[in-house]
Amino acid sequence: MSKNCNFIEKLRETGLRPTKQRVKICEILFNREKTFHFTINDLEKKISEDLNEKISLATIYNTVHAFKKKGYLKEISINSDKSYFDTNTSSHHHFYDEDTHKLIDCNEGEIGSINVNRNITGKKIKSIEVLIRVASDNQNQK
Amino acid sequence: MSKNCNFIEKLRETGLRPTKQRVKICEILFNREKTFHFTINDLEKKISEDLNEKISLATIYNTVHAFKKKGYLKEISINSDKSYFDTNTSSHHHFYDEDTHKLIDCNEGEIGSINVNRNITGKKIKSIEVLIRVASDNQNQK
DNA sequence: GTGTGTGCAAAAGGTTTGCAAGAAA
DNA sequence: TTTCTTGCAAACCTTTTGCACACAC
Repeated sequence: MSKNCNFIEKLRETGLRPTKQRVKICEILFNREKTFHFTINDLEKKISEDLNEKISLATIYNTVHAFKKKGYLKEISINSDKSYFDTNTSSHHHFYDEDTHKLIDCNEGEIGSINVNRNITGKKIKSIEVLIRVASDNQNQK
Repeated sequence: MSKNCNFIEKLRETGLRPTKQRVKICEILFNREKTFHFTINDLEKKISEDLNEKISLATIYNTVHAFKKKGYLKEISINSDKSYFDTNTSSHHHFYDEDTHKLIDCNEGEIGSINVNRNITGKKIKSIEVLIRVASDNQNQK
């Protein structure tokens, strides 16, 4: 979903009713220059900072899952603590800063293409995800 | 930790008291030909199948974390549902079968080496993890 | 009016914690 | 005897669910 678009139209086009909550979440997620990496908790905080009224947690989960299903968001596997989402839905990889727990997008060319020399019989590759964990130089390995 | 070794000695060497529970878990995890990929739940089931007595869940968590800390196990990020562990602690990548929820090790050479053309200032690369999600050919994308 | 979406609270599922009892050193 | 480990139950945190009410069409 591109920025500065008419979210009401966009939502309707993909079969999602443009409710107040969904439009508001769209604005927070997609009205920005850079990619947004977030957990549900991050998003909840952002919503209550930006808005006077609050949006129920259940609705936030519903909306994020609906957006993921429609392809507006991508989920990223980092650990089993919580789910991370990414507003950049193009195929790309990530650095994960273990000190700050923040994600950094890899731009194209920063990671060479991945050669997979193996087939799993009867299975098709759905995605290839690369996660590069980084941490402060002068810190012991976790 | 290699298979068929004296677990009591090995544990002691790394500063872990060789309790009955830890030795038993070692036997289940490391006395095998192939790599073992498991969740805590898998391990718990395996323990209660193999043993007459049971080992408390808290102890299983304790032990798995202790083993991970000592480098006997590796944790693999797949999703936020639960943690997956791997008895193969060498640097390698994985296929994840979305139909069966099973992991498959990539052998050396099956995935070309990963070129990272970017530095994060003040940060050092701790690990590079590649996860290839696969699913049945004739199944809709999840 | 009909079908969806929202919000609350409760429940679920995986994981962690506190603490008393037990085992290893 | 001292220190570490175990086991249980309770607590925790993220996520999901059930249901009544409200909103979009």
